[in-house]
Amino acid sequence: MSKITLALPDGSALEVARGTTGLQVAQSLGSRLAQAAVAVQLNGQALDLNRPLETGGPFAVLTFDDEAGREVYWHSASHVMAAAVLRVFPEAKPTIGPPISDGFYYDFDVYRPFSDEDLERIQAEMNRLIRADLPFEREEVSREQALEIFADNPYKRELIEELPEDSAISLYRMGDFVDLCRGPHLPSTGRIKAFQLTSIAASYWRGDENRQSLQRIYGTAYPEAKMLQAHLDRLEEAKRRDHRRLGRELELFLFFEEAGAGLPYYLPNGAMLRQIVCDYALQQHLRRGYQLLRTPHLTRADLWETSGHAQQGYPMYYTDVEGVAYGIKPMNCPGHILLYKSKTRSYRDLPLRFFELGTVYRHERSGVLHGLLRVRGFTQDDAHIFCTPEQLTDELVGVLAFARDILAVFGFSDFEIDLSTRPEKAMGSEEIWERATAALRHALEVAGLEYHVDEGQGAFYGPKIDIKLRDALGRLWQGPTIQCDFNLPERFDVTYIGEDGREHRAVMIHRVVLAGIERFLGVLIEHYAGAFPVWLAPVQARILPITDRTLEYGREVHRRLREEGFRVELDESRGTLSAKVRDAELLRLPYILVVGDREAASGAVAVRHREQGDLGPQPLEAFVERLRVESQPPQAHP
RNA sequence: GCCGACGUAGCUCAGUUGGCAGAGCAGGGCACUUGUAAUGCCCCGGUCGCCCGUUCGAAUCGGGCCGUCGGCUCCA
Repeated sequence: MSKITLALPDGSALEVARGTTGLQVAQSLGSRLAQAAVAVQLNGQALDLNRPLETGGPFAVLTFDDEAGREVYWHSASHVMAAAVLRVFPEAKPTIGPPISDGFYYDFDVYRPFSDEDLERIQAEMNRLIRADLPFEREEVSREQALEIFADNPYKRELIEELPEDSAISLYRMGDFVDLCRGPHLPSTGRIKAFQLTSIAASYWRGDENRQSLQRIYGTAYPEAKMLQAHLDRLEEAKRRDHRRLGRELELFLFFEEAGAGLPYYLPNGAMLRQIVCDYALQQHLRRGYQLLRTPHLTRADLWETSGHAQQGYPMYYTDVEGVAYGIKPMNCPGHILLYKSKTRSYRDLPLRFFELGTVYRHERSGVLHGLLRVRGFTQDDAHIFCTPEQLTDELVGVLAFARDILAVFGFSDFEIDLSTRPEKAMGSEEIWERATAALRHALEVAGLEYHVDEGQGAFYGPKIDIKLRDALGRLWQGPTIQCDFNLPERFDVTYIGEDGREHRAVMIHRVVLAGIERFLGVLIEHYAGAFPVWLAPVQARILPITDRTLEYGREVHRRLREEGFRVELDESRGTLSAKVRDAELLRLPYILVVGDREAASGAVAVRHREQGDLGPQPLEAFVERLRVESQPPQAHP
């Protein structure tokens, strides 16, 4: 019998007989590992546990702790769900059902939308399938056989027809359910210990809105009930800190049906928070050599012809002014370009960094609006850097460092970075794109940042770097975007006079750090769950006089703190101290200052800290000092 | 924009075999003058999202629109 050699993750080598199954190898490595195993990986390819190993190579046992292992687990769960759906809706046509970041879904073509009651019936069927502990069985068939098996499912047939001519087509059978599937799968349905169908939604076949509308069911599954519970708790926590809910509870912002969708109105607390963020952003930009600009919201529509936005069908708003077409700006770039071009620029002037807290409006489709995270009117901390081609890389490196520093100040230090390359609908030559992409790549490498290449996802005018922020709950949010642009400088004829006395084409970088201020606030609210650090808190302290006797002293404290520039409130309401403390706690204020007869007599305040609770009385001036220190933003490394 | 669900007081939500619209919290008044997460009593508050239709009669049934939510798609 011939042998094969497996290279294990710990660096050791294991020799086994050819045809040994992955499960047997796992058992030889340890019974606990074998129990936890969901599949194995050989030469980078995931295989069923009962699949005989035919070749040697790098080998690993996959468990639920591995991303690839979770995918196998969730993919199997999606098959179980599809099987259950077919039992409840025999005429439903399954399409695709992949694992996703925290579970799985399956899309069906079905004659009517699923309801919540359907979900319960499907879950009950799933439980039956799991209790029956049905094995997943792999078989390989010819294209003709596959087309025959899925004769009544045009979706599967479409997928089969797209598979390469010579490839073996694999099917997985589980009870009387057969699905076209590359695999691998769990050995049997009984391995799914805890699952939950989480929601019903609509989708389109292949994500194309012109094709068949499908019904999607989302679910998740875990090998232990307590892991499922932890996941459901996370969802609950996410709901609890949803910025739309906190926006109302903390009186930050509102939307009005009568005023229009996607247009936020800020209440005093929200407007203050927004201002603090904007002031900080401006100050940081000035420190890094940016110059402040201001451009109008409305411009002649011609400008958007020159920029190419109009031809691209960019979703902007147009209006008519005395017979002349105007557009509300969806971007700040053309305005910055006009100001750049307002005089002849020398190479000595470059790089020129123009910054604006620029408010833009875009006609986002009604279905995509989402609280502050997706709105129709928003303000960007937008800047355009005009530089020479030689300066490009240094500027990009500087922007990356800037972004990282600023985000750290707001409590974000975990990122995922995408480099997006040329999309199909692109302007400019391949060569120009190549150059820009190479510069971004180089900047990322110089900055020592890990990134992932997102082919074809660039803007129509240039490639870009997208930085996604991971928040306190581990969720990712769109953050800074850095775009290289060789196209607008051409279209607007943006030049500088070089050392040689001749005119040269300038290079342009578009970049936002906080990106949309609205979106950033939404993310910030969820990240901090509304409990903002002192430097950001719209109200830093609330003063609670215990009785009318100390109201006047409370006013004195209020006046004193306000004079120092602190954001403080005085609670003049009547009622018990407990009730006032509760009101203030619900607003997640960093400090509550209780003033009663004892404090009034000694010029003190009794300090209650949001996290640490009652800190006892201290002299007012001591508290002023404390607040002065804590009101400073954390230091960014300049 | 598309698919589905939803829209009742400022907020959270009850309320239909079609027959005068409810609660808690919030708000106002009064009493209480209180030491760290809800003092008590009383009161105010609703074109039941908007428009059209069906009906003797519509919060309830039908249609259209607006908005919100979950997705698709898109995106800062």
